[in-house]
Amino acid sequence: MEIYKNEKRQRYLEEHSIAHLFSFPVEEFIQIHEYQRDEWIIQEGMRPYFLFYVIEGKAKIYVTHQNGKVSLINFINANDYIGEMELLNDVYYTKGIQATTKTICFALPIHHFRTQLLEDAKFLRELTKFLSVKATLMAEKYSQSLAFPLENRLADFILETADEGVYKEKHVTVCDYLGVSYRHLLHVFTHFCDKGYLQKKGRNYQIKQYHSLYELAQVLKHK
Amino acid sequence: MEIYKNEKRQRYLEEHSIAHLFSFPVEEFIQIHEYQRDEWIIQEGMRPYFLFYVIEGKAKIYVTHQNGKVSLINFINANDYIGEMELLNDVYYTKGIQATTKTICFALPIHHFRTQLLEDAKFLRELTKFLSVKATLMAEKYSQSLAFPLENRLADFILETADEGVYKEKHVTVCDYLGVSYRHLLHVFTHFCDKGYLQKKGRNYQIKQYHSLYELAQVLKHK
DNA sequence: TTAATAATATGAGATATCTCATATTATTAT
DNA sequence: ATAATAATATGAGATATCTCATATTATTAA
Repeated sequence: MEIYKNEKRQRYLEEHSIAHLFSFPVEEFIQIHEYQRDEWIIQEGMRPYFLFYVIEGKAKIYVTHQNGKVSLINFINANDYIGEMELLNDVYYTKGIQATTKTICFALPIHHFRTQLLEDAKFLRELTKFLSVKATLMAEKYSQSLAFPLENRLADFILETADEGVYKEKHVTVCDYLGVSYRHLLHVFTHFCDKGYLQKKGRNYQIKQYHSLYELAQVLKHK
Repeated sequence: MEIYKNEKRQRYLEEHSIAHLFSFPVEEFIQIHEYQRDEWIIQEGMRPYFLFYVIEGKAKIYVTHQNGKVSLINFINANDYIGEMELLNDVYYTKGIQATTKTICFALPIHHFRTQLLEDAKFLRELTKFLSVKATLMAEKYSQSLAFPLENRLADFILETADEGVYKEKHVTVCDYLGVSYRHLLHVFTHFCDKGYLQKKGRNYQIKQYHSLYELAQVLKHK
């Protein structure tokens, strides 16, 4: 992890205005952290010292269960908060956050600002919206995971993440995300290829029948 | 649905102070609604006119999927908000909310207060905490549902809801909540009885081996 | 460059869970 | 009180998903 100083720090502060996030001056105390790919921004089970706001990059939220299974709970992108649960709740089991790509965040020391933040309507309004979206997405994913087999959820995921008609995600990540075994994920990929929905290109998959995948994914959506 | 007026309304306002929820006077505009058991407080797909705050009773959040499956997403209890998603988000698929018991709520007309509420730090702070807990619970349920079979999740649910050692929930509700078929739920109940963890008493189940259920449930929890 | 590690791949057999059919028993409405 | 509806109950067979074993191929570190 690298902390930006001086000109570099200044440049980021200027280029990514945070005026819409806080109604009191925080610039002086804000740090700018850069995490490398695969580096842990927060370690599972350890309370973070900072409230983060992601300005560049992608990360993943992980939790490890007692039986050793690992769930990839969600992806984090630019303009997401990290560590807000620990800011708000005194008791909270901290989940692990790992950078997927190089990730740059604003980092605000919690102990120094907690009281002020909890009285700042501007900050709270943004955070509330963020949390409401987060809670909604979680509820949606939850109910979908219970109501539909992998076939539908994978079709949706392929369409969401494909880049110019080509799906390139890593299987190991995706089976943690969709909560199925590696073996079963591969079964369904094979099935999609057999049906002609996808065609394997090395380690990637080319979408051949967009509409078939779309139909499978559509079943997840509301009326 | 009944709207309390005059003395009855006044009594509820006095007995359930809302001073900690808002920093501006709302009493004049607050309605008090009483819903009967099984009545819909919000209908799925229809935007509500009110932000509700539950003061008595219990309710359930439902969503219906395209394939006809119904998910019971969560339970709502006293001191929970209802309709906060619609207050915060312009586009939102409204889930259905049904009273499980007689339920009494404060009801604040959204259109009249939206702007003020979104600038009220006291209100936002409470709501933020509520949402953070909600998002956390959803994430937890989600990851658990993917990582563990019904056996573990049911053991946890039995211990959570049993009343003096007796489990009394309705199977039809529980299979929507735990996201499994009625048939499978019954299989696992039979299994628990065969193992001697539970004993059937009419339509209820008496817990016979608390520690066995506890062990199964414990697997869900973090280290 | 080589060894170690991570990711992909596939088979075989087990288990968790679902669908559908059909009864029986409560509960609710007429 | 009777009929209609909701909830409980159980069997049989199908399918979705898991575990484990074992290879092969990339990627990373020594």
